[in-house]
Amino acid sequence: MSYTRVEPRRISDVIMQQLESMILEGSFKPGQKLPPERELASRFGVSRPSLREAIQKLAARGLLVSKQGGGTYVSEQVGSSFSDPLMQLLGGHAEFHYDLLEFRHALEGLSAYYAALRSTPADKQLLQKRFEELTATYDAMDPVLEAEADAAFHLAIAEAAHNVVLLHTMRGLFNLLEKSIVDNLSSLFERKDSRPILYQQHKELLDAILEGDPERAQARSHEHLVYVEDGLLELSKQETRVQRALRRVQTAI
Amino acid sequence: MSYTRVEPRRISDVIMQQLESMILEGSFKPGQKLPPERELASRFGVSRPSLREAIQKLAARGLLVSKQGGGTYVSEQVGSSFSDPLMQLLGGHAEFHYDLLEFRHALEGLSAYYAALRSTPADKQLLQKRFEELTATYDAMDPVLEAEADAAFHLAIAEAAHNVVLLHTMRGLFNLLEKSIVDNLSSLFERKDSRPILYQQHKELLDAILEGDPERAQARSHEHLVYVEDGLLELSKQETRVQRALRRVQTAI
DNA sequence: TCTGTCAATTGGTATTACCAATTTTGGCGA
DNA sequence: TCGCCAAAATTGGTAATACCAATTGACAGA
Repeated sequence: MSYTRVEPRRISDVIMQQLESMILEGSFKPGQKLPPERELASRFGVSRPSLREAIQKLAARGLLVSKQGGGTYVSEQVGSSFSDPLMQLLGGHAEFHYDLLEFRHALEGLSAYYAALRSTPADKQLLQKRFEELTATYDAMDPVLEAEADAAFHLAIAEAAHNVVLLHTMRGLFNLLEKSIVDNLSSLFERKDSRPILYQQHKELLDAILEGDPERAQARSHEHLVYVEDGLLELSKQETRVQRALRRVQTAI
Repeated sequence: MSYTRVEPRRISDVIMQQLESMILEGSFKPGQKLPPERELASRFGVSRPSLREAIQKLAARGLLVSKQGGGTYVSEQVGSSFSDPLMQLLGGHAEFHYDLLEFRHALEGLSAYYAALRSTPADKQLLQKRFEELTATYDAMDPVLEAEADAAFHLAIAEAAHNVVLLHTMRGLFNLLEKSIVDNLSSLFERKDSRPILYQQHKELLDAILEGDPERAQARSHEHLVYVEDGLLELSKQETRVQRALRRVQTAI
């Protein structure tokens, strides 16, 4: 019979963990402003110094950013599987871009599958809302607005998948892909038939999720991404990959 | 001539950096007790709350450890560094462990699929090598060694998939899951039939990749992960997800 | 010499006040 | 009507003070 030492729980650590959970599960999103310290302290039922200690801890770990007089924000880097220097360095290469799109394609299918399997009534409500916001941008002819609404719709799907790792990875992807999505939409605007097709594809994807059909949702996601990716690719991919693989083996052995 | 914005220096950050320097240069050694907060605050000429903020920041980063009534010590493991806030965050929250495993499961299937589709002769050579290294650890009865060889085999699959984003994400996952894989292998050792099954599963996965059969590779990957994950899960997952989703909508709308 | 109690020390929490930086609002002038 | 500026409000940063909670050390008694 062995005894376990019981570690006393500090208020600041308890609050830190709760804030972490809220960030992870999406209650506070990257870039979002937190309520003011005085209000947060009141909500948690603790003193402001204790609340400050929790915030300082999270700031020291790069999760939060505080600006005097301006508020406290969730760091933009939280979805940062893709924020380290190596990835940023590779970001300028076209072949990396293809890998990114391919990876996104796989994750979107996964998101759609799980969203169809798991979405709650609240998720479905939010998906409807984001779909309406997206289609409302079609009249504006503004690629930036439409890209934002597009990302919001797809991230709502990722949220409805109920896997926080997947969600945050998707967020990181969208951050990285932000500029190319805008560019992509600009060129799609030049194709006169694009918006009815995009509308139809988004609608079918949404319907498959709302009707709880995972395989159909994944298939619709696949079709949509194939359409969006069409025309973006310019590399002879196979030979580039062989060259890279050979390079790697030489290094490792 | 361009001007650079001057960032105001917080007292707590200045002190944090000075304490860091003292630790790094050896004035305070790992395990050593720091002077009491009140005395440190007096020596630095600041208030105790500011001094506490600096200490809490260093504690959050693992450099210091505080014990109520007992003092503040330099951590014994000062060398620990972290690069990825998201992964660090996930590591402290057992409630998301299942999400992590599920995500890994999906990425392993994806890796196996693409590896079967794309592996070069050099890739296949490396996969054979890693497989042999893995099976060579079966006699050693050492979970740490086996976990490393297991990770190396699976990462060789991710490399053979030829998608750098996928590979990088898998690396991050393996770093995070390192301890739980070791624990998992420890408990698998207690099952007398486990190694022949693991050997068989790894062999079938390898064969599917070498023979260029993507669907079979993905299916073998799935079976392997189901076996490995079996017994690791203790949460009632569905209700936890619903609660979190409801909280999100309330915050956002 | 060992054990128990008490005092001192030290980290943790709270309240209050005030300073510093940023944001918002309202008024005035062009 | 719009833009600019000043003042007010808001919000993070710092400090002082008080007190609580946990640990440590010292001393006395058995």
